[in-house]
Amino acid sequence: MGSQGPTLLDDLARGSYRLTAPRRQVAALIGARAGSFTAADLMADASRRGVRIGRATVFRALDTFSELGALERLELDGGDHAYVVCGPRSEHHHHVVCRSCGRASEIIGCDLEPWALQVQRATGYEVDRHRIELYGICPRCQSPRA
Amino acid sequence: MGSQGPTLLDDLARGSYRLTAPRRQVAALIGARAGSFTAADLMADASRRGVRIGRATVFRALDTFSELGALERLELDGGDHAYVVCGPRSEHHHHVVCRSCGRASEIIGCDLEPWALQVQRATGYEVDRHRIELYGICPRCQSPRA
DNA sequence: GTTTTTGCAAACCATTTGCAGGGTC
DNA sequence: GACCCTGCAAATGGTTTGCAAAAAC
Repeated sequence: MGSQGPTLLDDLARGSYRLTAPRRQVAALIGARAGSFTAADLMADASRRGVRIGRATVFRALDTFSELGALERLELDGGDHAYVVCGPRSEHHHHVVCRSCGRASEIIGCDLEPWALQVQRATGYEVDRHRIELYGICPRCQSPRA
Repeated sequence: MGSQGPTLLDDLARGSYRLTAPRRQVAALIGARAGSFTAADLMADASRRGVRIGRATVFRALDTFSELGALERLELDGGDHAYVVCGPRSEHHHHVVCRSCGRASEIIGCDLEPWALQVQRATGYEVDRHRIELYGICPRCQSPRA
């Protein structure tokens, strides 16, 4: 499941970012993951694999990838963050995150415009930004035989 | 605009929580606010008014009120939190927060079921929880003469 | 009188930053 | 060679916690 590794690196190249070993490692670690993950998860993965990399570097890489639109940063309840990989397309979209295994799927085509308009009419607010995060159970975790 | 003060205290009574002076103060501080606010905001208000109250107490009160459904806790981008007052009714709802003045309005009747079903059909996820926060500009901040 | 709360200060902990050395283009 | 990145360690800052005194019931 390391198929998005290349994508992440491509994104790096797209910007004026340097293709460094640490960034490659972070990309690889992300590619090896199935769903959403935290910075701490990556640090754990790294040390488990014997990959030496600085905490700050991981945070900076995550930040960079997010800026490039390759990752989306979710706000966890506790106040810390999780990340999910976004597909190559940078259209507006949201994610469903599995509360059981952490896997995530993209939801393309956020058909929320009508709803936003309705809200706009009801409240008078000019709605221009929204945060939508869906949580549930993924198909894999629903079936008894995972 | 202190009309929800009583509501907050009522909520306290509803649970098995004690009606203490500090909690009353927090309720009053909240009631005196127009929109969303942070724990730091309340601390500032308190010291401005010469009300002595411990930081921890404010956080604990905010937490208590949130548990009672009297407040909703929003996840700010930075990782810290803001709170908005919820009406007496505890129906499912969301908020629109003004990015300019912080005021917030409730959106009752989250008509998201059809959308959730659509997502469910498309991804296979059994969606059972969602976080929706809308941001925009409130009517008051839209008009030139505030 | 028992149980809950408060307040203070210290602890937490994810995230950020300063800075010198090293890698990339 | 110039500029970007890394890594370490120290700093940050919102939030939480331990604990003894004080208040509520």
